[in-house]
Amino acid sequence: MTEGGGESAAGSVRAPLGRRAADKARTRESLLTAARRVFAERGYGPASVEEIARTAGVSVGSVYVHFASKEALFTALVEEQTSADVEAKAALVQGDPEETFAALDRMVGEIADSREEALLDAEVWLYAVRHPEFAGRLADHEVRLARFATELLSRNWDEVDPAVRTAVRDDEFVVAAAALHHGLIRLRRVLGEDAVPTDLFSRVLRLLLRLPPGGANGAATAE
Amino acid sequence: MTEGGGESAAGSVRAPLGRRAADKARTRESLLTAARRVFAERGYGPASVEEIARTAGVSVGSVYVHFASKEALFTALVEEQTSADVEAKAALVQGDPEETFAALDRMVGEIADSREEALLDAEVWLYAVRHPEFAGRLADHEVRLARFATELLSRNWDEVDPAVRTAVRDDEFVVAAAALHHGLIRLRRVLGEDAVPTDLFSRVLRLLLRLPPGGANGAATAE
DNA sequence: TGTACATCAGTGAACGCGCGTTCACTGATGTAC
DNA sequence: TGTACATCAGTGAACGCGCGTTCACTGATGTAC
Repeated sequence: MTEGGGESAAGSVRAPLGRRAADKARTRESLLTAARRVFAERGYGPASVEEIARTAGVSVGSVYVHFASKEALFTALVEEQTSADVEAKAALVQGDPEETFAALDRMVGEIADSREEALLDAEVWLYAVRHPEFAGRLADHEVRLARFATELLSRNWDEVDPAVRTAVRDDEFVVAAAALHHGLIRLRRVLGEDAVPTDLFSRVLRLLLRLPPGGANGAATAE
Repeated sequence: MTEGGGESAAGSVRAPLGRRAADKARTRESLLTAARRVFAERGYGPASVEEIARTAGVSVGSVYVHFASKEALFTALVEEQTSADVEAKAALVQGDPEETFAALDRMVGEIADSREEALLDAEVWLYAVRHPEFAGRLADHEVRLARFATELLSRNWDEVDPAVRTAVRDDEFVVAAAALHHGLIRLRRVLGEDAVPTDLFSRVLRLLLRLPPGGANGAATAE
């Protein structure tokens, strides 16, 4: 954290300041990365602290230097994951509409095709439903995403076909789109890539908004 | 199972035949019911055989009279659940289109609002993704449902607006609808009932198919 | 119907095992002079 | 720069505990005569 640095530099020594602090931060990152892998693969309950420590290349005791408990490690992981998620999605979606559709399709594909992300996603949802005191945080995240998407959509909402606007509100549209997103990821894992092509997401969205099918750069189908 | 019955009835004794077999079957059912509750609430890993037995009102040892292991109990449960599920959905959807839309909305609401069903759903998905040898069974189930829905849809697929038919095939439409279904259930648990009304499902479907908004009997919104 | 024996669903204490967490200890890094 | 001491990230054996599974036993139900 405290990266400041007034100190007489010592020639060959690489670390400019706080070698100990830098090492500690690196260990913490290793633990979070390992935790993501192990929690995803085994699930929260069956994941063992020993396996997480081994995957990170440290001893069990070290885990407790950084996190108060297995549960604290899990919630810290989710915290990092969700805040990174909002930023990533916001960045993806900033371009023109055609770019945005393509980016959304890529997102569906990447999450569904990454065991780790897809599993952790479901694991976090389950944990939230089972731990009401934690559910609020996931809801906040989901709400923040939805609000962001709604704002984006509402810029052009007036131009959308009136038949659509009378059937659903803009915020409802966003919820439906998010549901479709989650559902496609889930089904793609079960039914396979062929039955659930990633560009189905944008094709259905366009259909819903009564926009013409994707242009040259948008539809990035396989082959 | 074997309910046949050539036997000299014995006055006050209620059971007509196979008292022992009937008791055994009842215990098995109790165990499956308890297992559904406990697996849903705790998750497969953390669920304890002892808690399942206690919930069913029997001893731990009894579980092993009926099932070879905790895992066998779980897969038996899923097997029963999925076959019952196909039948239930098939029955719900047999009526005229208006009835069908209303029934689908009710299904979204019921599953999402039942902790047990929503949790078990996610738990089964996770188990399937983590156990490839089991994934096939869930895929079969999902495929059977999709094929059934596709068949139902294709009866009237020719009457659907051409703009829709050129954008997605009928089986792709079914996948999108199933994804929306799963996604809405998931989001309803996180965002709450108000943000995710159950009739959003049929409203979006109608919008997608370019059908007019629901009739008098269809849209069963709260209040 | 009555009696003697066989079957088997259900019991619960006992088992070996892996878990999350603790804690006395180590040694590299940081600080004071 | 050099020395003595303080700090603290990291170690790993040890702990108490709850788990899935087993098994000798019980007693109600089923069967043979």
